Amino acid sequence: MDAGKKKKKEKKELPPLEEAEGGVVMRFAPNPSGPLHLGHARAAFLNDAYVKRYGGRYVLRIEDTDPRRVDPEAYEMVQEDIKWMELGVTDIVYQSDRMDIYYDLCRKLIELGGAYVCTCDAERFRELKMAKKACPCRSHTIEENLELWEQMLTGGFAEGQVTVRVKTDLEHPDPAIRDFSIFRIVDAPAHPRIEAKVYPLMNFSVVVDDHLLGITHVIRGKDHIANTRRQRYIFDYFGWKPPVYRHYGRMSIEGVVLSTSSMHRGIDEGTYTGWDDVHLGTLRAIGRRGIQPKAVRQAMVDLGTGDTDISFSWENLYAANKAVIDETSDRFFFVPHPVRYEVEGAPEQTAEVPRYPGDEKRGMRALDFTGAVVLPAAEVEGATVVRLKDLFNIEVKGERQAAYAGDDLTAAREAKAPIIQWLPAGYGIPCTLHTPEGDLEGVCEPEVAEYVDRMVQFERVGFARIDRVEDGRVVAFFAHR
RNA sequence: GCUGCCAUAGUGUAGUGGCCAAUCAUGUCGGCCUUUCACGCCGACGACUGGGGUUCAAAUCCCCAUGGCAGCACCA
Repeated sequence: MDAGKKKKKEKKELPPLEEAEGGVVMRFAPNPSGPLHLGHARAAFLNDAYVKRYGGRYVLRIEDTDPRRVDPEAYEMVQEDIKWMELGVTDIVYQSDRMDIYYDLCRKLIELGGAYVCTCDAERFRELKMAKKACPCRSHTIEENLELWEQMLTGGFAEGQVTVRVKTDLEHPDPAIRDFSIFRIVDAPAHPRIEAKVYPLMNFSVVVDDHLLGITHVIRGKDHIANTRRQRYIFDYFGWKPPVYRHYGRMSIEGVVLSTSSMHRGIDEGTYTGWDDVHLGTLRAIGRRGIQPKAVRQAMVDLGTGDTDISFSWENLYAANKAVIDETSDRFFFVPHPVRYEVEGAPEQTAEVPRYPGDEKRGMRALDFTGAVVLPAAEVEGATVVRLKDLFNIEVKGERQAAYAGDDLTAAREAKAPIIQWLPAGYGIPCTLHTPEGDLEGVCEPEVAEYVDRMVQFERVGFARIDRVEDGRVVAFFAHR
């Protein structure tokens, strides 16, 4: 077999990770509030790339410690999306399974004098914090804190009445660091997986889990820089060694909806057809359009881990995707807005067209010409001579009439006649091509119906994923040109 | 307001004092190939935010300005 020419688009390497030579343990830690989107994919692929590079374990940690932000259906969706991305996940952990661990270690932190139970009003505390002043609760004795903590756990407080704070440095120049919260009470809604009222905040559960799971390196967005500083206090109190962190800059993504709440709302209101609506930036939405996980991975690795804020480039993603799918996508004719033309004077014949130019082994398509064809309206408008690809030249006489104008390809080229796709009249099956700009109605070759869930290239139109066949109509999603 | 981070072509990226009249990818344009406006090949276009300073030498170091971003939640 011909090995085929490997296009040597040398792939870019991520910068090396410090202290990683002996292997790493990294994690991807989504909140199960909805399906994963492009923003998640960056973190997921970046961490995955380093685990693959240095070897080690990759922990999927479901951070479901806020009942308000847990969508029961998201657990399943997240798993599906992880599978789609083909991540090398080795361990799965649900934080909601680890509540007792967090409770125990909170008690320990209190005993170490590293945390106190605060019953101040949130607003009041904020004022004190901004003024670098201690709140009254800060001077509780360890015994008093322990007792208050016990009361928290046994239902002695209602939501909003109490929180546990880490003792940091009230003089810290960054107000974001001063005595942050690590536990709170949530009375409602109920958590879908467990019964609990007292929940750790991420800065606590993350530290505990990163340590207990042996996480060595963390690649996350720069919105966590302040959290990293806060978490350092907890690591220090326990005498634990923090992982190595890297924070990448903000990534803006144009043209799609990413906010879970607006996606939810849009779906409820019928604005979007579902989580895979093409207007959304979810992985399932771009997957439905035929973007391959490998292309997303490549695009994310290309973006790197820089501190600079960047804008996500669909062009670059499409280019990466094209590189992945071009060789495996068979070519077909799709005629948008088909108009029937009678062609006078042309001999009946059969056009043999390769499914993939350059590789005859993939077979030919046979298109029988018997006198009438359908052509894309936009292409014949105003044209005088056009070349029907793989067939012959015609002269457009207007009003659905055309005349045979010879077989000579060279003549067509010299006349600068466009070479267009066509189908025998009555041969094609209906096809709807969904594009971001709207739907394109037309007809395509019947064989396309056998390509459900695969990619094809509609010649001169672009790559598309065949989504399904409904009542004899092919439904396809446009990926890119 | 306070704290911190960042600043290279349309987009992304390489570059940690001389080899940078700045890399690669993508994009756009042109050409070749081709019965696709695809793939492949060739070429062109296109950037160090501004101003000071240090130095024999700065995209690289320092300062200021400007711009962008993040955090200051009992979210993650």
